[in-house]
Amino acid sequence: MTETSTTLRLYDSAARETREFVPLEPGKARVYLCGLTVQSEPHVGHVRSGVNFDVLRRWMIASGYDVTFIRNITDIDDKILIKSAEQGRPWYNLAYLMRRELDKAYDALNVLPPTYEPAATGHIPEMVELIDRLITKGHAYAAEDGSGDVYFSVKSWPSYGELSGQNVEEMSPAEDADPRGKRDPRDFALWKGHKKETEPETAAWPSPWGPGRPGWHIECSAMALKYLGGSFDIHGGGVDLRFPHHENEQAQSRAAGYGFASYWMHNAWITTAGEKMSKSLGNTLAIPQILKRFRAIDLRYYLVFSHYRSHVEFSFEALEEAAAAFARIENYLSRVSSATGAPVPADGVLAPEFVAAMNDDLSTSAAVAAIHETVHEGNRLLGGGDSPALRGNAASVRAMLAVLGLDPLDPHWGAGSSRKDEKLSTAVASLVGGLLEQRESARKAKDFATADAIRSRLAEAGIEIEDTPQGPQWSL
RNA sequence: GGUGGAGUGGCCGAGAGGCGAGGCAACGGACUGCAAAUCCGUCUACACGGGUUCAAAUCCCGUCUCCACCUCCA
Repeated sequence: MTETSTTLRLYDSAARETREFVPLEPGKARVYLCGLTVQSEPHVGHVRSGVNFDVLRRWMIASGYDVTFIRNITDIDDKILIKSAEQGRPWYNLAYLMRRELDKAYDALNVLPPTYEPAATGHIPEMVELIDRLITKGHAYAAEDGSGDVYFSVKSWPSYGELSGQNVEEMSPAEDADPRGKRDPRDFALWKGHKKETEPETAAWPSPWGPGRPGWHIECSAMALKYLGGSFDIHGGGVDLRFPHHENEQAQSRAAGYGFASYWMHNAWITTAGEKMSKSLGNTLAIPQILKRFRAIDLRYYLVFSHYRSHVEFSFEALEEAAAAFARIENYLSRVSSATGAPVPADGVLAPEFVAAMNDDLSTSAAVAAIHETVHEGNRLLGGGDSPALRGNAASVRAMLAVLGLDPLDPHWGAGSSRKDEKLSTAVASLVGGLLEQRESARKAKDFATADAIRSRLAEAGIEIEDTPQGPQWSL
């Protein structure tokens, strides 16, 4: 950190530098995040942006901002139509099912629900209106081939390319691009005319240019403008969206006369075996699959502890390490509550290093390091038994974890357990308790062979024993 | 071809001119009946070759390797 910042500084990928965050309206932050196209099960890569921006949101809330957070759903597009046709189901059914999977994944990872989550298909009139406005202003035109398409005219907007630093003249034109009714191959679709032969009737909406469906880019513009106003603070998404998606969004929104986003933030990729984790790679890293092997809180810790702009090479080994590191923090909190005989309070003070790290473009690695150092200090205090310093330290740890959405005592993480699970844990606790009593008697009688036999039997069942000054503790 | 990013110890992962981030693993010690957990300590790294500087992982030049985007991938 070059300076101890007391205000939030963020890397603005449009300006290509870290800038102090100055909201348009003091005390308020308006954020738009590009959500997903709901066409398949979400994988780790997809939820990374959800988690990264959830951390931004939580930090803004912790810093006193009133945050309006909009994250959209793209529920109509080429791939949804293709996949649903392959599966022999209506496109809206596939989109709905995958949307539910996505909701589950976000919820499992403790991603706060956005202020609102608009879906593209619910905002067709707004998109039509925006396109109409662009045509009136001379920045868009209906295709001349009668296809019913409407295109944005890139040449009509001189600053096209400024967001991504692209020079329009030097861009390589798409080789397989179908120029159809385009005046310039670089023009992009705002409205796609209905293709009667290949697309279902249900995937077409009426418009002044004939039935059709919206282009991808116009969706986000229309929804951002509707819920956040003509000018808002931050627009986020994955790096891949920088061009063309965000470039196009900005061009069409500004061409229509709006200020649009003041800051652009882009999270980096998660790759696996050097390959981009795209939707075409299959679903081995789909969230439901990973959650069969790892706890959601461990996965979230793994996602949070590297910086949002750093490329992450996903591996289960690294995830295991992350889980081990997080266990250290969790163990500390549970040891404190047995030492103090009370739950650790949630209202602790954030360490200054933590605050400085978060303000420095959400340096979560440094923030996590600050938590570990606080835990380390706490473990030392724990040697002296209960004390106000210990309680304060543990409360700090909890408060910092909460900012990252990683407070293990947050009831959210236990919300998935059913009544049956609860009965099961009560039964297990009772059985283990009985065995531990037997083992304690054996230990008192110096019959260590019996004591160790009980311990190894429990270990075989996946239960670990720790002998502490307060008596034996067990965990799964 | 254009644009942007990366290469850090056994591993993960920060930092961005001068005090060894942090974690995981390993090893030694303390504690423990033995463990576990915890504490104390050890392991002094920045792709390569030059250069600037009192001082370079950090700045400059060159080289190598890898990655992303360039019209509908988070």
